[in-house]
Amino acid sequence: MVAKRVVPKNKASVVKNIAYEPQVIERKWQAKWEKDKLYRSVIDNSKPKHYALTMLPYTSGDLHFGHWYPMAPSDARARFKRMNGYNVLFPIGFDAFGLPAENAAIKRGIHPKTWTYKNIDNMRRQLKTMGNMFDWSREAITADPEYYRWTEWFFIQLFKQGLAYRKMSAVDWCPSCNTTLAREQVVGENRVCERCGTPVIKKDLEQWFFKATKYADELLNFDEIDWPERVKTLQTNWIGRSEGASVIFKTEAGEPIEIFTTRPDTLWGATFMVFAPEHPLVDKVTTPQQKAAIEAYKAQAARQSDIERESADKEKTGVFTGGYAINPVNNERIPIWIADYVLMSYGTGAIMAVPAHDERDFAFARKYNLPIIPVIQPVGTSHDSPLQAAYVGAGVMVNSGPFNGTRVNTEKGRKNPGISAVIDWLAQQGIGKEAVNYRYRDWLISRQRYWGAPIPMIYCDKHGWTPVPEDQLPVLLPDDVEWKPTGESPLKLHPTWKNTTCPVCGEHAVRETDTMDTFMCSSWYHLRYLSPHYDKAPFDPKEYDYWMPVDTYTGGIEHANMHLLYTRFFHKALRDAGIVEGNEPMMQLRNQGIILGEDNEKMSKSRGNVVAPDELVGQFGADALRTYLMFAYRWQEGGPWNSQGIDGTARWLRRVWTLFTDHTPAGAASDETKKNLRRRVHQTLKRVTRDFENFEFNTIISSLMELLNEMYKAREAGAAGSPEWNEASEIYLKMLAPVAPHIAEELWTNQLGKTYSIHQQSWPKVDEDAAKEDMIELPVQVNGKVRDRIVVPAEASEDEIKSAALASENVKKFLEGKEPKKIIVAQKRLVSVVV
RNA sequence: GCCGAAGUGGCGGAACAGGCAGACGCGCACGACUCAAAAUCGUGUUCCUUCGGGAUUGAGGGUUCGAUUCCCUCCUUCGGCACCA
Repeated sequence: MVAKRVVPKNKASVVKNIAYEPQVIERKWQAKWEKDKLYRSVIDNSKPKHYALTMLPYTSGDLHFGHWYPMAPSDARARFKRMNGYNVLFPIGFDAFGLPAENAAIKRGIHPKTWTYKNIDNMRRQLKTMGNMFDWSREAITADPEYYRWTEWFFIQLFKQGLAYRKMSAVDWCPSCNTTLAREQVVGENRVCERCGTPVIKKDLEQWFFKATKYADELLNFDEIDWPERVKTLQTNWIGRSEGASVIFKTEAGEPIEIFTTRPDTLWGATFMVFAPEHPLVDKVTTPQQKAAIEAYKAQAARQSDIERESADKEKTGVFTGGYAINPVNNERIPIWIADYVLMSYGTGAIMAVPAHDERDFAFARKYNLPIIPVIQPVGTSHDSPLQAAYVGAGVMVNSGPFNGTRVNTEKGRKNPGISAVIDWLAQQGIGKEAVNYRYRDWLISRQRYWGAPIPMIYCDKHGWTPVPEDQLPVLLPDDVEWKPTGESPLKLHPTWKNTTCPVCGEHAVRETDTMDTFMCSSWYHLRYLSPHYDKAPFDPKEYDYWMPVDTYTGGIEHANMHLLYTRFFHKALRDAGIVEGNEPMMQLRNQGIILGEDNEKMSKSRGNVVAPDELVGQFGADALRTYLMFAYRWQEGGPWNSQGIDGTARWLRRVWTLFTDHTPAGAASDETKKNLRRRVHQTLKRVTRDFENFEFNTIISSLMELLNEMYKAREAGAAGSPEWNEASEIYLKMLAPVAPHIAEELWTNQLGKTYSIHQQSWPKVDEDAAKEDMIELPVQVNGKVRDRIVVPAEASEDEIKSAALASENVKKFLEGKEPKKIIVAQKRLVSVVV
């Protein structure tokens, strides 16, 4: 039908057939917006602010779907917020330090700085093709000295707060990246490097740590932030808080040993102790007779990889030390063993073993013939037959001195009456106290690499570690460095760089040659965006006061236990140092899913299933790609790419173009047609507004597609040229503007002839009256099956609806003459007749 | 093993107070236009059917006049943690 309208072969039809050439209009508007500084965000106290942040890209050199998918919809929402009266800040920058730059240097002899900044130039160009409302004047690059000067400064502030310290310990080491890693950066059951996938090994090294565990409890509190449950769960599990008691056991060798247990109620059943093989007390408690066996076991445990050691189904092994401890609750003499199922890295590295009520201890006791004494008896049982398995359920305490008869349930910590009572008693007796243990570890920050922010510390033989004086920051990375994958920091091999003087005594001293984990750089980038060139502090307080905190943060969930946890810790540490305010940096978080290849596998060059956004932009335009990414998936889920799917949104945008460029003469539509059009427009506006708030981009696009179809029909019915038509056109383009900013601007400014720019217009207001239906169609069910539909006025009473329903021929037929028992009119949405 | 998320046509998905299952789009089929193709436009498209209707939201059960939606049991997929004392 529409085609017919275009058919008349007069001159008008030639004029109206302007081709939609996205590449032309997109470039044109991007240039104009930039020239007009349309997206420059300036403090304006007359408006509410909205800080929309999307995770900054790493400078890999090429912009892929992993960037487009989170960024384009985030941009649409930022634009929506802006049209809704907010002064919006939507900044961008580059996470520019890191290993790939150094690898490029090793492999191809390109300086990491050259490689990185060349990549940034390309990515900046690619980012601009997206048409986002980024405020480029606030661009921050973490590898710029004016940026990392403050990364170093923050390190010093944390050091001054007692939150940065050095410790010798067995740390995770990636043999491919040749550096240590934080615990979070070792992933999966094979314990591989998060960056390169190589299995990590343990090394005993002295490294810098941040005391993140100080904030463990606070990090478990999400009351102030609107973050997805998934992320909160991941972080909660990662921190791994467990409640119980710490108890001190004396050893016959003299040194007391503290253990942590979540089951103090089973203390009377502790029949032996187990130390981790690496435990420092092992040598003290070992008797001369057992020494050889113990040494052999220790050596074997040290040889084994963590994966071998930590696999749960492995049969438990251990060796008796010959030494004994005294169970403080009943003064029983219990043997001390070592076994590799006890880990030095959790708790105190030693446990009390209660074989009757712990599966691991049970297996161990069985194997080595150690006594098993039940101290929790299931209620209603009394038999004394030997346990066939550890009993971990509820019951009554037995063989437990003063606590015999005390009830124990399956709750943890203080919620369990048995545990609670024993904790109080231990404290009273002075042999133990309530304790909380975490799986969470302090953040290992040292990296044995060149391309990172130097750790601004100086070591002097006399004065130990001292921070570089703040007026000497930044400690600049030297350019003339040799990159060799030696496992030593390249800065260490530099002939002169590390030599300096001690800030305390002025004598010769050396710089720290390790650099910082790049997650340190990204822990505060949202603050640097506020004033990227400010040189008196990491950020301009005026900008901070206006823009912070981040209102909406978007990015991938893969960083739940890394960046998203680090940045929360960092904020709290800065708060305690008096640098920032509030308890949380980012108030609302939303995670997008992942776009997979067409084969439903992760996109990767080796699989050959990579789709390049650049090519799609060349073929369909940025608007079509943006809208397809919003339309095709639940944004928070993602899914496989479908190369034909983008035709759908490209077609839709062409139809939009056709409708707005085809100057149909005014017709004589009926009042009803016009009223219906207006109703659909306002109903759509209502839905689109709601969906923008909720990050439901797919239904925004489908609503706009539906409305376009309605507009085509209304035009056929002669609505063009009417006030209702003009209102529909305006509202349509305004709703389109956030999702497809270029075509909306072109049609608004050059076709409708409205005031430039559409992106500075206000979001339209819903006219609730116009959105209301006059007549409503209700399905009528008889015994739960839809048998007919009736049309009644929207304001019809329940009784009127009931009689209309019963009057229906089809309903009568299915009633088969029987009297209805009940007629339910449900919220004016459905009539249910029950026989 | 523990914790979390999710299962709806050939495909992506919609249904936002428990109330018409399958909106919107992809694909497909047929038709119009064309010498032809592309583009565009139109019609149809969950399955079965004796054309009355029946079945159907991973499976089974429950609550309800009514369940994709709430409850219970189970299955599958994905993600995280995992000898954590």
